Amino acid sequence: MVNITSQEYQTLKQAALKRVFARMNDRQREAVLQTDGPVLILAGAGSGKTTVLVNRVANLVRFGRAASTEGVPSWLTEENIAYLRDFAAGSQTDEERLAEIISEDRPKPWNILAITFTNKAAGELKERLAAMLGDSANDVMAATFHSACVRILRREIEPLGYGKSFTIYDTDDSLRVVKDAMKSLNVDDRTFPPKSVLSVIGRAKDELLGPEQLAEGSNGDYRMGVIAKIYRSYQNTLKSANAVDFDDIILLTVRLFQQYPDVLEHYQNRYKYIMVDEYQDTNHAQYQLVSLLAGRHKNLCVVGDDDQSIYKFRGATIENILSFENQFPGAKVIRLEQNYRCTQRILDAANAVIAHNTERKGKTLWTQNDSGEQVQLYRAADEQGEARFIVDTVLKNVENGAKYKDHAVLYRMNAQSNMIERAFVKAGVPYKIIGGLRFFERKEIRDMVAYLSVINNPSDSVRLKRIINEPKRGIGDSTVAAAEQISAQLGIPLFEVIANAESYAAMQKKTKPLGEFVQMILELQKTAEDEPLSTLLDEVMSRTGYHLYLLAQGFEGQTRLENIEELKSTMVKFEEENEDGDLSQFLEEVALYTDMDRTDLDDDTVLMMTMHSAKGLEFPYVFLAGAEEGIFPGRMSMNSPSEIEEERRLAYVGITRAKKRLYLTTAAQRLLFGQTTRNRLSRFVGEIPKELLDVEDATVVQHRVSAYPQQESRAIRTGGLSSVEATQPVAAKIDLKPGDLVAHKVFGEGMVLSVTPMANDLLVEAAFERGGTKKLMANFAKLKKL
DNA sequence: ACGTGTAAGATTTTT
DNA sequence: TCTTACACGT
Repeated sequence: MVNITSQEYQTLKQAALKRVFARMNDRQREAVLQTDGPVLILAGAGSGKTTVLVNRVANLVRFGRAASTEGVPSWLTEENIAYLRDFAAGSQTDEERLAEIISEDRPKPWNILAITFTNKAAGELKERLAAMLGDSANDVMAATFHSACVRILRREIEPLGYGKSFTIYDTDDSLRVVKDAMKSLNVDDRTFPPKSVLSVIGRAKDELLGPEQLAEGSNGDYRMGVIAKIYRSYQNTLKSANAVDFDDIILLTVRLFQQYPDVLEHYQNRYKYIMVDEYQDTNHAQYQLVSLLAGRHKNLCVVGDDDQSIYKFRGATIENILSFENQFPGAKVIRLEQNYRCTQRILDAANAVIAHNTERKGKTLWTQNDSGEQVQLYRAADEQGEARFIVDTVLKNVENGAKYKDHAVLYRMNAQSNMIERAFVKAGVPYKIIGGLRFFERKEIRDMVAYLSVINNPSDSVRLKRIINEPKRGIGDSTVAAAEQISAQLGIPLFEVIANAESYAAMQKKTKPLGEFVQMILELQKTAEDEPLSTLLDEVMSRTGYHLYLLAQGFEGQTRLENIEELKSTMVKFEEENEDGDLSQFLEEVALYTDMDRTDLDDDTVLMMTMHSAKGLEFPYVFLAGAEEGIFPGRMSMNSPSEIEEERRLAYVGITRAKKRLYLTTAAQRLLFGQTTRNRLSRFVGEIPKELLDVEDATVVQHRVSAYPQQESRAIRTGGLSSVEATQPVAAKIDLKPGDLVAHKVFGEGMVLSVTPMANDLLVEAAFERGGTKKLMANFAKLKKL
């Protein structure tokens, strides 16, 4: 027995650990050292939550429960205590040695599971862990929900009636299955748009509901009944194709755990410590999964920010984070409210906006950073002016020493990117667009992946149907339909039917093209066995005629060929990283691949993306384009308070991406979807205190702008159509066009900016001497042409 | 079986 | 405006 009191030892231990994690603030360190039991870390934007996560894992691996245990361990020696004193005082720094002394109940790296949503976040976590822990970091299970579950299912799925080598269908595959199901059930795809059907099915799966439960839960609602039928058929198709969709990956894992307690127990024992990132974005199924896994040891640490929950439309429920303390009694809640990212003003703006939400845990970020400059609000005449402002500002900043990559242009919808992109092209500014038509969703890429899937597994009928006549080779819809019928009747895979076309009367006429196709696939299978993946891809391109098919498409085909070259580089990279990697492994990896994983954020280019895609990123200069009612918040969300709150959270995410400078841009009129619209300034801008804003209105004659800034911002707010009366006296037509000068009794002289015919009158937008820009009905307001 | 025209429709999307 | 889906004609 050594000569030290328990309390003294405790104090020393804590002091030593404080030294090890000296770089963190108190709250962060508390989160890192809280090893036992359920923990909810409410981590505001830019509060260093990844750092916390990484250090938390490091602490577990190196010190185990040292921070939580009480009492003096029996093995402790006087020498140990002396070292501990020295370490706590700062005269010793060997953390390895410290760990040998104070560590208790150290979990093995593979006892720790860290779940993220994106591959990118998982990769980042692994990288930072490796930097901190060295090789043992490789054994920490850092994975996305989906890849973690796939790994479990590959081993355990058989009791659920699937084969271990199941395929993963993406949204496009799933949509095809839904369409097929609807066709065979004779459901009209106008009253039931396949996309929304698929989304209802997905939502049901998020709630762990099967087709029957979906039907029951809908209380005889006709539409739900129909969708439930489609769901059942959809699920049957998937199962007989031995395929799962993204939602199944989670759902089936939960089912597995619920139905096979021994399997669950195995994984509960394996993952003694579980951490979940972006917890505000989890859905019900993911919550179930996590609580099942953590059910035994209860060491569950979730990190999230209810204010950044922006994926409700994908089934994420903010409830998970709001009621964590009820679901996991005794949970420790730690708030990380110090922001290390933004300037004071930007943070003030963000706080002011999000304060308008009611459904939140409530927290206020603060920072020690400089106050920084004002948030700039720029109002352009139209979307082109908006784009020009963005480009000019980027160029100006670059002239002053900033990099292109310090800039990000964020918008609500991808459709907004077009104009801005053009302006960048025109100015020769390097830029990159993330999202939109994503790489793996491009037709040519999906076609190639489909070919590879069929080569890998000819029973993959969904992919087979995709490419059987692509490029055209004389196997039309009717032939495929006939083959499908035979396949369904005999219960054999579609590929088997066409491979034996000569044995079926209905196939007789098409034996030649079918035979050639089958022969080609068989030969490509040989190539797949003997040659590297990139060679296989080349062979597929030439043998299938796809190469020629693209060459014939001119310029468009050229870019597609380039995309396929990029797919080839992905393959080469895969083969470099996985020495014994084969085709099926490549396909598996590709199934869970996304665009973000491929984009190199290090290139010096301006980045353009939606605000959703920007979550988790940060940039010195950020533009939020289209800060207008109807765009942001989007038109679709304007009727529902809860959806407005979600939009507001998105605004919060957008604003907090900016480190140094934030620009909000709007356009007095904008061409979107082929229609010119005029939108009022976004309410979110109105929620930012005026003193934080620097307003510039380019729709008003220049010298007025600086003279009456308050008036200009009032003018912005009075814009919009709401005040225009519906019926108007029919009066003499006046003919106006943009550029004309007009006179108004109250506002004085003004210049016409735009004219829109409306209800026997003209809606005129004009910039006046007094009162700034107004929208008026020409006759009703008795405008005179000068 | 395939190409052409027209009409409708169009948030956000980590996997 | 731009894309995608289907109806029609060859």
